[in-house]
Amino acid sequence: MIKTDLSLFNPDIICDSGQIFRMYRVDGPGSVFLIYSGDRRLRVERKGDDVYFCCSAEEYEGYWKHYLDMDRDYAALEALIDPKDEFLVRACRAGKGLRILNQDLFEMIISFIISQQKQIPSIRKCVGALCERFGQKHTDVGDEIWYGFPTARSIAAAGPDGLKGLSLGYRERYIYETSCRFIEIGDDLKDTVDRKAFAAARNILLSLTGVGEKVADCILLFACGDLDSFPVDTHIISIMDREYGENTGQKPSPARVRERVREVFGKYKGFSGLVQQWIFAYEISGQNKRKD
DNA sequence: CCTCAGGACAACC
DNA sequence: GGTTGTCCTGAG
Repeated sequence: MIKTDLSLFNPDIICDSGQIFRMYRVDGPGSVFLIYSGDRRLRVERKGDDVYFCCSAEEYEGYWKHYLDMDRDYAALEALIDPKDEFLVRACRAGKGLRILNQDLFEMIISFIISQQKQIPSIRKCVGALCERFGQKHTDVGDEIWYGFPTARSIAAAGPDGLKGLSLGYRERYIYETSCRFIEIGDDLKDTVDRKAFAAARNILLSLTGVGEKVADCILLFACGDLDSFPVDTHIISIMDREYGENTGQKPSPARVRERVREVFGKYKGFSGLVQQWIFAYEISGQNKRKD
C-alpha cells in the first residue's frame, strides 16, 4: 500500500477528466477505483482525505509512480497561473488533485480513435468490448475475470471484419488499418517519443488512418509525456468562445480558435496541456456554470 | 422526425 | 489554406 492524499491525487476528478477510459468506480462514488493499463491493474482507495494505491513498493516504483505522474510537482505549476485569469483560477482550484497520466501509447491511439464523435460513456463501452474480444484474459484465483488491452497484432490478426459487432461504426476501418500500421512503425514511433521529438512524433501520428490533429494531440499529452500538447475539441472551442471570445457574434473558424488558444495560453510554455485539462475537466464537470 | 456527440477525410474553391 | 458534406451509432 502506498499512501498519498487528495490534494496530490484525486481519483474522482481523474476518473471524470476524460483522459482515461478504463478507470472504474467499484464501490459507489468516492471510495474504491480500479485503473487498468495494458495488462496491469491498480486498486485505488480513498478514505477521507487519504488515498491509497494498493500495490507493492516494487510495482509502484517500477510502473505506477510514473504512470500516475507522481514524480511531478503540480503545486509549482499551479503557482505560475495568471491570477487575473478568473476562469482558469476557478478551474485550477476545482481541479486540485488532477494529474496527467502517462498511459500506454497504443492504448491511447486506439482509445482516442474510438472517441471521435462519441460521448464518454459510449467510449468506455466500446473500449471495454474491444478488450473483451481481443485482450488477454486474466483469471486470478478468487477474483473476477478481467481483460487487458489488446495488442496491435491481436487486432490485426482478426482481419478487416474482425471488429464487427462492437458498435464502432466507421471507426472499424480506422482501428484495423492503424493496428496493421502500428506493427510496422510502432517501434520507430516509440523511439521518436523517447527522444522527445514531439513534432516528428505528431507527424507520424497524423499519418495514421483516423488520427487527425485533435486525436494526435490527445495521444501526445496522455501517452507521450508532451505536457505542452493542447488538444482543441468542441468543449475547448466552446470555452474559448464563451470565456475568451471576441464577441463577434458568429462562430470563429477552427484555425482562429487555435490561434486564440496560443494567444491566451501560449504563456504557459511547457505545461499548456495541463492547463487544457484543468479547463476541460472543469467544463465537463458542470461546475463552470457560475452560481452568482 | 431531428440534432448532436471530445473528428477525420475527401472533395471542392 | 479554408470550407462543406459524409461517415456509424446511440442518446435526447
